[in-house]
Amino acid sequence: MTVDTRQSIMDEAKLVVQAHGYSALSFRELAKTVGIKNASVHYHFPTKGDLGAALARQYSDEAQAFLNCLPLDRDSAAQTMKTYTDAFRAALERDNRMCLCGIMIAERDELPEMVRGEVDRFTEINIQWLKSFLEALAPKAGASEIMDRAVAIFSAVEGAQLIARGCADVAVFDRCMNAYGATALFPVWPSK
Amino acid sequence: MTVDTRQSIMDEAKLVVQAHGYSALSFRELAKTVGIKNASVHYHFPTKGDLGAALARQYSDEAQAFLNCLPLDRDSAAQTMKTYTDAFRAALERDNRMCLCGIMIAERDELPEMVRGEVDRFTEINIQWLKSFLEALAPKAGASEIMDRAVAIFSAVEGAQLIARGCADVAVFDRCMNAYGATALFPVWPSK
DNA sequence: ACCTGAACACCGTTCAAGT
DNA sequence: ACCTGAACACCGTTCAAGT
Repeated sequence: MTVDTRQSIMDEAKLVVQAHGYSALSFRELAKTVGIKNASVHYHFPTKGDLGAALARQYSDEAQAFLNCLPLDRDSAAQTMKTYTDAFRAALERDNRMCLCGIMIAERDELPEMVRGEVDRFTEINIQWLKSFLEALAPKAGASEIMDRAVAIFSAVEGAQLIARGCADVAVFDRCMNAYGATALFPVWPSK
Repeated sequence: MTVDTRQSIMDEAKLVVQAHGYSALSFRELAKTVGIKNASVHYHFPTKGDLGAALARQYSDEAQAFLNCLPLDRDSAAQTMKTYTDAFRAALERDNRMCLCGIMIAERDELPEMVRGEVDRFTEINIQWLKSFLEALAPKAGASEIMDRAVAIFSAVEGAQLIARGCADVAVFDRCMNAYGATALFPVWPSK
């Protein structure tokens, strides 16, 4: 029965942000759901920015840990690419939610600085991993080419998640991934 | 000196939404900027949803008109593809703003139904045009393949705009477009 | 036809006060 | 250490009232 109030707040807040965005996050509703008073939320997170930053930090850390576990060797490359996109797909399958940081990128100008910093870190983590992945596959490719490709892939996957969520249809996400694979935007992709 | 108050409201609101999103649009601030009282805005647009829907409707109509003017013949295809992506690029160059409907897609679940309908229409208009464009280029391609590709291209372009805006760097958008062209996600792309 | 002030129920935030 | 009620300045919306 020793529920951690702070963690309960974060768990609930994460769901709300993934479904409706940072701006839709309300301390008052959060308090109601968790079962405390509005002012009490501020004891754990002084401002909404502190809560948002804590969410994004935890999310980025988890992403980093997830990516660190993915193999970069040639033989598993196609499966690794699929595992990467499946992480974004999973959010859609869970009640049509978005990547926590993906949805906050859209709200970037509205975010307190501390939140923005963490959201940017998520983007950076993804781009860096994609660069490592691409480099492992094509060691002789130019740095600039690798960079363009990494940014393009990340943008395309985030965009697909955004549009698929708009249609409330995971199949749209799958269509995009297949098209990205078929047209070689993705360096590798599992053949059927 | 016959300024149209209704149009002034829409002009200002459009800028705010493109820069900060629908949720950041405030009737009170809008009123201040336009030079009328908060309650007066409601005379022209009964609810915030009416204003948002009017903005999205006008935007979708303009997009439709713009796309109708683009040639679909083979010879100008590469230039047409660039003209299409340049429309999205232009928003970024104008104070790092987003496509009006692109940013609202991210807020989709928060939008009043009437706004959501217009935003969806913008997506539909783009997908339809891309399908026509792809069909004109590859008349023998399958309908399902064309559809996947159209959705994938739209998602990739919107995603690139989102990420580039996050970086506040148009060059990121250009990098993505070049990568999309080089990897043949785009059916055609101007060679340098 | 167009605008307004006042009121309503919301919001994040602060703070002094409780246990 | 953790929570609370009350107040503050915000928000969209409504409405009766003004011209």
